[in-house]
Formats: sequence, C-alpha cells, structure tokens
Amino acid sequence: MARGKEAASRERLIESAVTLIRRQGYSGTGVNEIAREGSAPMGSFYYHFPGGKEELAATAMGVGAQAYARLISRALDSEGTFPSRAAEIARATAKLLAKDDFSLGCPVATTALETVTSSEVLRGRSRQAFDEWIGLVADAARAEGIDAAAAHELAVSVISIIEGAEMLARVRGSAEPLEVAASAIARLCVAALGRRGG
Amino acid sequence: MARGKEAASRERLIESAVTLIRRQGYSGTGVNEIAREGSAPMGSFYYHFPGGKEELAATAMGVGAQAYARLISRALDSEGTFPSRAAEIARATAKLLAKDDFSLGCPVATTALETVTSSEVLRGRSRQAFDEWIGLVADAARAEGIDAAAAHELAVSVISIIEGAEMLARVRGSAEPLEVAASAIARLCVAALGRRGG
DNA sequence: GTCTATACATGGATAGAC
DNA sequence: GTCTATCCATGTATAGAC
Repeated sequence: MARGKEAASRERLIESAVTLIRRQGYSGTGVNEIAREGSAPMGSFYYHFPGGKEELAATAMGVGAQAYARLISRALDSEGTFPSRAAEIARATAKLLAKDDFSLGCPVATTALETVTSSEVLRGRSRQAFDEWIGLVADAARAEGIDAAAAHELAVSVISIIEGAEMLARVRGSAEPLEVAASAIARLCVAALGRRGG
Repeated sequence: MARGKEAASRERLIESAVTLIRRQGYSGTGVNEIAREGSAPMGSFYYHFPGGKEELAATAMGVGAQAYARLISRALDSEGTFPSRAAEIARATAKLLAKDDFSLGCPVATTALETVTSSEVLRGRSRQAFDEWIGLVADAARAEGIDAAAAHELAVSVISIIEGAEMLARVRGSAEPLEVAASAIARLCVAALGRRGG
C-alpha cells in the first residue's frame, strides 16, 4: 500500500476525518460527509479502511495526536525557563485554536469522551495519545531534576488543565481560559521545581 | 405544567437524557433510546419537549449542571482550609465517577464539545453551566481575601483541570488523574493565598 | 484503486386516535 | 397527556462494474 502517489485519496480521507472530527466529534460526523469533504467516493473509503468509520477515526486520531505532540515538543524545546516553556504549550494551543475561530478542537478529546463505553479501539487510541503527551511533559520535567513521580503528576496536571481550558475556550470563543491555564501551568512548574532541591 | 403527579414521564425523560448523554454524548444518543429508557412513548416526548431533542438536551444539561453545582458547594462548605476544600471538589468528583466505573461523565462536557459549531442553544447552556461552576469557586476564593481578578483566574484553572482530569480518568478507568488534580488544585490555591497579603 | 448505485438500519419527527 | 404507526432523511456499509 502506498508506494508512489497511489492512494492519495487515502490521505485526503484521513485529513478530512481529522478536521470534521475536530469540529463535530465522532458520532456527529458521517462517513458520507468525510468522503465528500475528502473528494473520495465511498468505494475508496472502504477499500482503504475495511474496518469502516471506526478504523478511519482511529487512524485520524493517531495523525492528529502526532501533530499535537509536535506542538508540545516545539514548546518544550523553545527558549526560556522550564515553567515558561511548559506554559508555552497552552499559549501555542491558544494560537492554534484561534486560527479557526475555535471551531476546530482537540483531535482526541471529543471522540474520547463519546466512545468511552462504546469502542475499545477508540478508547485505547485516546489513552495512547494522552499518555504520549503526558510522557513528553514528564520527560521535560525530569530533565529539570524533578523526580519521576512528581514529574508524572505535574505532566498529568498540565495536560488536564490544557484540555479543560481548551473546552472552555471553544465554548466561549475566546483564548482567555488557555491564557489563564498558561499562568497556572507556570505556577505548578515553579512549585515542582521548588520541591526538587528540598 | 406539572402540578400534581402529572407529567411524571417528563421527569423520567429528563433523567433518562441526563444519564444517556453523560454516557454517550449528544449525537450518540437517540430520541427513541431516551424515550425507551425513560419508559415514555414518543408522543409524550414531543408533547413535553416540542423543541425536540435539542430542547430536552438543554433541559437535561441544566439539571445535570445544577446537580454538579451542589457537589461543588458541598465541597467548598466542608471542613478544612481553603486549599483543602477546593481540592475536595476533585476528590468528590472522583468518587462520583467511580460509582459507575467511569461510564458516566460530566453532564455538560461531551455535549459542549460536540455542539460548539452546531447549536447555539446548547453552546449557550454549556457556557452558562461552566460560568456558574467557576462563579462558585471564585466566590469562595474571594471570601479568603483573594482579589476578584485572581479569584476568577484561580476558578477557571480549577474547573479546567477538573474537566481535563475527568476525561483522562474516564479514558483510563481510573481515579488517579482526579487525585492528581486535587493536589494541583490545592497548590494553586496555596499560591493564590500567598500572593494575597503580599 | 475508483466509481455509482443501492441495501438496510437508525435517526428525528409527526399524525391522529384515544 | 398518552400511545402507535409511520414518514422521510440520514447513517453505515456493500455490490459489482470499470
């Protein structure tokens, strides 16, 4: 599969699914709509994704999760102190969401909430995505000398507050909650660094 | 409407909608399913809620939001220091979710994310619910001498981290993220109190 | 690999008797 | 206020030619 430019429709389907699911969630997005927006006929849909909607959504979630992982990495690799770099994740998220007037959200969150009880596959992928993001933040915290347990807790807090603030930001159509989250993240990092040496 | 025991089916429909939407979200829950679980025929559904699914969902969201507001108030009125009482919101949330093995989530979050771009009504109700919860926390913070702006920011952070942690907890089927959130909330409160006097 | 047409179930909503 | 039957659109998925 996919050697040259074959299966360009596969990529378009994934891209279409990522966008539509970010906007409307999993249940609210139909396969016909995904195919139409991706300029692909249904024949291509089920050829590339024999597992149907669930398989494409799982793939799309993976792609979206990787993209957000890159945003996290870029923020953590930016200039400044650790608290400032961690806060930059929230600020970069705010910029990203503002780009489309908060119509496009997290590529994982909505589907995660919708499918907790209905799809083991999507729930597993959601968990995997969150775990990876948490891992990136925890690694950066450990690099600052914070012990493993504290680094993990800090990372869980950071991802939690960003996800929650993202929801508030979308509902309000304003970046303010994410800016507030950035400040809170910086404070939590400072506190964690303070407990480091003693 | 609703004077004696008439319209008991109305209450059952609301109750059914709250539960199903907490479990599957808005798009994933059908009106037929709501009626069936509420032991009400479709005739009653559209008699009590001429606005259809959206109207019932809005009502259900209001009921669910009030219930959670009571949980917040109870936590904030409990014994202990302010940081401890604020953290209690997250701990009480963890207990609540664990009761049904994390199958039932926030009565607002999933629908909020799903309908940001598709329903002004539900988006407005979501915003209203979040604003009320934030207001309760902010009021408690101000009662500790924290100034209004700082109290608001603290409250936004508290609700954000709880919502995000709730999502992680459901996906993992574990209360751990909410316990971590409780600690983070306590730290944020301590920091805010510290900036209070100077 | 792609396309069209279509099967079949479910979705939201309504009609009209009671 | 309640109930059943039903309309029509949409949803997921498949068939089978190309």
